[in-house]
Amino acid sequence: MGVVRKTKSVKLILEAVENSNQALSVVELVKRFENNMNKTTVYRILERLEEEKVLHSFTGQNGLKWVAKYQDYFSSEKTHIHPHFQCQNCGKSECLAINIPIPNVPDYHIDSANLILSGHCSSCMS
Amino acid sequence: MGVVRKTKSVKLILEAVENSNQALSVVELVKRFENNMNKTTVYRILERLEEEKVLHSFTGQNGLKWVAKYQDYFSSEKTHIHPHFQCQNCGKSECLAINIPIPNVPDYHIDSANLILSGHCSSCMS
DNA sequence: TTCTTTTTGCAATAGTGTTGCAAATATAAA
DNA sequence: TTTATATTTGCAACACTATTGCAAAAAGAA
Repeated sequence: MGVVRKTKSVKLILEAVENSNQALSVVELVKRFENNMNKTTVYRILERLEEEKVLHSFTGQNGLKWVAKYQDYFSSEKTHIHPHFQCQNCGKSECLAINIPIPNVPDYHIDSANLILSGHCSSCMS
Repeated sequence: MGVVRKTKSVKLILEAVENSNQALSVVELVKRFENNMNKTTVYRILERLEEEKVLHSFTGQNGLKWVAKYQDYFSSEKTHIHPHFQCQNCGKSECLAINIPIPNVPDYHIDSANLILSGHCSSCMS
């Protein structure tokens, strides 16, 4: 249960995720590997790798799915999250290495949080 | 330019938004008014009302669009945002009346932020 | 009422993501 | 190495949200 076999497709995706300091748009990954594997396969591999905590995913500003490699220090505390930044100009997205406390809300039990910051990255600032 | 005419459809949507303390799922609105207007019309009216700052919209945890009435105190400061809460059990969503500072990130210019908190509302806590 | 602009419905379309199933592949066991 | 089993893949079809173009309808100003 939960076994991830090291197929060619898995290796390709793994390589892409691990060699990137940025977050990767799933749409982008599907396009990048359209000659190597079916889009269904991309989605399914990402799903498995997320279960294995090799990567984590989040929903971007526009509602699209992004993934990024799992980094331990990001998740050390369950009371904090790291935000994701999305550049409105070049579209790049990345995990920010800062810890944001999940706000405490009376009468609510918070399980997870997703903070997306949109703006301009250093390369795209005029 | 930017005139919003008070058509029957506009009135219905306005009424729905203003009488609700919760955020409204756009999918939900399309269903609710399927006998009154076309789904295209729902999207277009919401777009206009957002431009007029009658409401604001955000992307929920699942990537779907939600709207809620615009409330002045939510946006008094440009350095802060209010989070949106989404119940994983009953699906309800609402604006939380708390102010979260938008984190300051060196080398990035942040224009907007979207914080979604997921969990269980008071009615759905066991 | 007439004229102009805005709004709407409709049908088609784009795009992301999912499902079922049979065939192919990886891995463990013999 | 071969065999057996469980996992993975491709494919095609589909579900669903959201958008577009255009002609007809409606709103509001003159």
